[in-house]
Amino acid sequence: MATKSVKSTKSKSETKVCCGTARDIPLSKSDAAELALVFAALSDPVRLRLLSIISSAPDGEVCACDLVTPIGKSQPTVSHHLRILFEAGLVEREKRGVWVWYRAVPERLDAVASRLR
Amino acid sequence: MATKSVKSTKSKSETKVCCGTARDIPLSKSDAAELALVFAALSDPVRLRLLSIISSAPDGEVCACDLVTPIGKSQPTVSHHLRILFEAGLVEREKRGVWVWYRAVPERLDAVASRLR
DNA sequence: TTAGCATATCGATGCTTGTCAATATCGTTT
DNA sequence: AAACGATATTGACAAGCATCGATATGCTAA
Repeated sequence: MATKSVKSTKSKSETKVCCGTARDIPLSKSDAAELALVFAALSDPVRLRLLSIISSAPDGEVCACDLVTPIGKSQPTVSHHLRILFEAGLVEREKRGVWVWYRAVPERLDAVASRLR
Repeated sequence: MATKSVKSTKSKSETKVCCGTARDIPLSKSDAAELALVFAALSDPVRLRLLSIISSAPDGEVCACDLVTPIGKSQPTVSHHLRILFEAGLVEREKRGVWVWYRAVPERLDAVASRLR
């Protein structure tokens, strides 16, 4: 255990536990586990590129069939990654006929970004 | 291949390739790989809690010796996770005598957060 | 109904990763 | 010098993951 030289600055940590600006309150184990799942979904280059392509689509949505070729992986692999992005809440999907269209969920991205301060 | 019903909205994508606001330009493979490394560092609950504890420290720094007990993992495991956070540029460390003090790197966190839009 | 295409799921495989015990490294103190 | 404590590294193992081929599901057109 290391003890700070002097500085016993009674910083009672002005954290309002409820309904206030809960600043600098360490993550609980369950919160950390939940957050880690989202970051895990973002921790793969293929998924980041998928998300990037989908986010930058002129119409805000992309057909899954248009993702396989630019990604350069097999169709099952792309489908697998899209599934992970979907389950992490980072994209939403809509089936129209034979095709499935994917859209980004910017609120989700903002929420994650704000957790990084 | 799916083709949009109508909507051939000549959106030439006002992306300035150089020196402008490079909006909605899909990530390159190398950029995606680099970003994925940072997210991988954030994709573990233990590392998120470490980062949280360090970030919320009153003095902005925490001795490694004060991290083992609250995390509840073995000392080598905690050391391993701190190493990954360090190599991702998320924390910096300073050795003082026998102890090693860890600080968060908020600029790095901001940079990552901004990549999420 | 049958054929054909888009997408998802399954099963297998090789690689990565989280974890710990044991050990090494390096200050400090006696 | 030797002993001790803090931290990092090593080696090993189990669990998880990315990937693909093969297959299943489901929609549409003939």
